[in-house]
Amino acid sequence: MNDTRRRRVPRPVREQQIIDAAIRVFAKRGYHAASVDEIAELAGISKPMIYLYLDSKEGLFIACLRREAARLVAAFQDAAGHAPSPELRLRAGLLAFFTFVTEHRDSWVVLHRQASELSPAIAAELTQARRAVMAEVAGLVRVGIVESGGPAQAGEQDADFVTYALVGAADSLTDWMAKHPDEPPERITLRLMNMVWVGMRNVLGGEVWAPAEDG
Amino acid sequence: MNDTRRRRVPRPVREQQIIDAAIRVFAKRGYHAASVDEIAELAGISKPMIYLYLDSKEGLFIACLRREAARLVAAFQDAAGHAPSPELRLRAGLLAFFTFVTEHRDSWVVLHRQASELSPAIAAELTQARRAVMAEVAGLVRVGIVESGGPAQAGEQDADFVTYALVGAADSLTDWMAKHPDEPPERITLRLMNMVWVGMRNVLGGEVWAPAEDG
DNA sequence: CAGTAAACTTACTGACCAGTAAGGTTAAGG
DNA sequence: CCTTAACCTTACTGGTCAGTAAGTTTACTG
Repeated sequence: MNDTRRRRVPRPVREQQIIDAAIRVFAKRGYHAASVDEIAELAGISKPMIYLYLDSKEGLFIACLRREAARLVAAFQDAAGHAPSPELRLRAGLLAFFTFVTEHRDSWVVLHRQASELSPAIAAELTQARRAVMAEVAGLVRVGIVESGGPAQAGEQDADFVTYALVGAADSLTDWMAKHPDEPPERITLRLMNMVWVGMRNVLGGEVWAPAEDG
Repeated sequence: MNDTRRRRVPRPVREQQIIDAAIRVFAKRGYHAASVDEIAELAGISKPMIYLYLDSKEGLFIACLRREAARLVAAFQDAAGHAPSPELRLRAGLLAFFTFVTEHRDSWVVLHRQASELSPAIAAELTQARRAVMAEVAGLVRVGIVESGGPAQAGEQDADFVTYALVGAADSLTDWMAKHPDEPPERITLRLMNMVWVGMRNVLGGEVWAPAEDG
């Protein structure tokens, strides 16, 4: 039992431990219902340390957001960066996303829109993180549209629309994953690509869904 | 000025006024940050009335949830109930949804997943409402799959998947709407149908998106 | 083995807020 | 007009919790 119960840990390490604990508590209770005391206890530390290192409850939450958002965006970019075509990049990015959510469920819960009841500073942080992801996706979609023969300039608004739909779908499929724990991220990714990419190509290619007026 | 500042309003009317005010405050602040005092003030009434009529803060929130969820589900069902084909029913339902969100933005914000930090009773209520909508959509999707020539039994899990993706997309497009206030619900509905329904048909019809290995 | 700075603690306070006790006021029916 | 019940209020309490003051302990450094 050398340093398993190590007291007196250097600041950078403690900060990460505090953030680890905070993510678990914020995920479980939500921002307002979470108490700093509970986070301190889970981190195995006393409350003033949190205020010394992270300033305030809001500062602590922002630190959680920043760290996990950076991790998620990095996972997406690393995965998407190396594939040769936009389709494959999107596939790789989505796979990285679903894998991240599987492996860091609490982080995802914290990132996943608690925005409504938060202070402007926090809301801005969340918006920032979401925008980064959306921009990434939108870029791929836009290129995909152009390469699929879509109009280069009309793609602007259309790409944005598709991106919102796609991100929202991925978002929601997160819940579907929880109901089907044995379904691997790969299969989910493939299914979603099937739905969205094929549909998108058809839409941009002019194959329009018509109301098919009854008669 | 007959009864514009009517005092002494009968209970059922007051209850609705209280719920109206509560929805606005809950939407603005979120459940925990909202104070009953503020709701009471906005409703033009004193706090004990809320406790007399709605029992508790939680009871008040549940009342909001129930009323607005019922309205949303009703709008969806009324719209979807009369069209002849599943495609048209889904189209009508989505249109009703986007219209509802446009016209009752606060209600939508309240319904729109604050579930994480809520008591079990409230979370159950929200889950209930969401399940009702999902079941409605899933039914349409399932019929649509079968009518599009998909496998009758394999449709079970697939329909669920498509439903999650579709609901999530609609959900997220809600934010897109906020960025494009001049875009009418009709166009949004059409675009989404284009993306999802066409894509879904292709998936079920065996037209699979292939990774298209590079070379 | 000092001296010192970083790491850490106990024990508080002040504000906010859900919920309530105790009673005041007006409409509606006799 | 008088009763009664529905409607409504002022003024409080008790608990929770973010944030802090003041001091203690351990590890590193010369």
